[in-house]
Amino acid sequence: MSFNFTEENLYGVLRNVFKIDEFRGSQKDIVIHTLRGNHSLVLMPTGMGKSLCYQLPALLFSGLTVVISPLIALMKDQVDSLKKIGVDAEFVNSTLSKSERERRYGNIKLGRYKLLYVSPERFRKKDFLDVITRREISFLALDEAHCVSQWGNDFRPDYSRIGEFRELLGNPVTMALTATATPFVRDDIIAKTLIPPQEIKIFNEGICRPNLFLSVCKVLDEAEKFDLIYKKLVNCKKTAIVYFSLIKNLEKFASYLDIKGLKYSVYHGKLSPEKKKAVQKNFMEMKSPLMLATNAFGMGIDRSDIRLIIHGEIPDSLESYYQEIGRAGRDGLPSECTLVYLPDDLEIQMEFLRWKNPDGNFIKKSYEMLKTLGSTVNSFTYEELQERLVYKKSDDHRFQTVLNIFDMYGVTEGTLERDLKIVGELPDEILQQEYITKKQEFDRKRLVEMMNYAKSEICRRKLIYRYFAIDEVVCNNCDNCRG
DNA sequence: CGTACCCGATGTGTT
Repeated sequence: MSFNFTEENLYGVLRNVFKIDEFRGSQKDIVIHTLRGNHSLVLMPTGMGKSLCYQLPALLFSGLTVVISPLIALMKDQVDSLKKIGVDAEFVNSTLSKSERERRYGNIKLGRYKLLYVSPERFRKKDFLDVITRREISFLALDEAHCVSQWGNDFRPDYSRIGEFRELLGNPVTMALTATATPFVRDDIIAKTLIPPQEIKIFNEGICRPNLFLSVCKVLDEAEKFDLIYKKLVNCKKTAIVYFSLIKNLEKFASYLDIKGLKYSVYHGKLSPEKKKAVQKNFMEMKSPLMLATNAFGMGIDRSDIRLIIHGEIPDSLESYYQEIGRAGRDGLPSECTLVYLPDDLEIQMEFLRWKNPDGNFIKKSYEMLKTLGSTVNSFTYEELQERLVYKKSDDHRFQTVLNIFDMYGVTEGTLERDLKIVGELPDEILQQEYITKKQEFDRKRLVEMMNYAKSEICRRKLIYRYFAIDEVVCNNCDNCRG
């Protein structure tokens, strides 16, 4: 669906609503492309005005714009800032009471809202589908689109169903937006929208970050690791994040800092929503904060003066790594990103890899168990069922992966401990060793790329740029280039 | 392992 608009319309909205005089970069091209009824994938670094690319067209389209967003906190931030400039935007998510939720559904039915923010999981709700399918949907924005590829495979299966949801909305004009996407992730995002690739234009604003100094420090044991990180933190004295893969190790390092008498904050997914909110707010406002975090800490952090990002453990891929260090130095000033590499840590990642990829026998065993239990399955907890399958109850999360696979392939419906039931046969595809090894190989390759980065004696930036298919190779800002 | 959504139960840490 196309829309008649003029330059005056564009600049009118830009100035009157957003209070901005001029477009930046390719914002204007993207907006016009969209208003002419075309699909796009927008790759743009955070802080370059990505949101405007979909928010402006949303105001000019006649119907409703649905924005799919991964986090409740992000929905709230966006809606708050839109409301502040007088835009009729709203979200629906699990933070609402039943009555408030129904009130908003009522408003949708009445034709209110220009933008509506929801998570992909919202499309599972019949009440939501009832009201949303009756509205004219002009436009679909897929924010943080890398989540489709990153989380859609087993962690948040509904992210794999974006294409279906788009069809339910009547195949509206669509824009996917993200800051980090390798060529593979781009293809994956496009594939999952179910839009023919030739109909999607990619706007690549580049993700070069020449101001980040990249380095790797190899250590031989944990004591050396902690001492080294501590030394760097003391020298830095500015805003810094230290990432860990395991909450357990994060806490260990926290105790070490207690002894040293260095103050810090902690952020990971096991904290209560209230706590998370408080910690994040504190980080945004404090003058010189130090954050110890897992990968839960990242999206929605818009501090531009983060000067140091240290990885205390090796991430699972170069992709995760680049995404996490991308939070440093958004103001363009020199900032440092150090990977502290302990060869033993690689074993931890290898173990995770095994859990992420259960073999055919395990999948079959899980299916048989669910079938045998029948309707009584929901009287058991996840842990109890897991225990039946793995004998060694702790530290084996293959069953969770299997449940997600079942859900994705329509083998089961509903949720465990509530209304889980088998509704289909076990497709051969997921049992075939070929499929399983292919996925495992894929994950292993990612880890190897990360390892190569850690061990490399050639330019670090070159390796990353090659991975993301970025052309520029000028560096002179990594440990290997500086010698 | 670590990443989050959902919702209605019950009880708890916050505004």
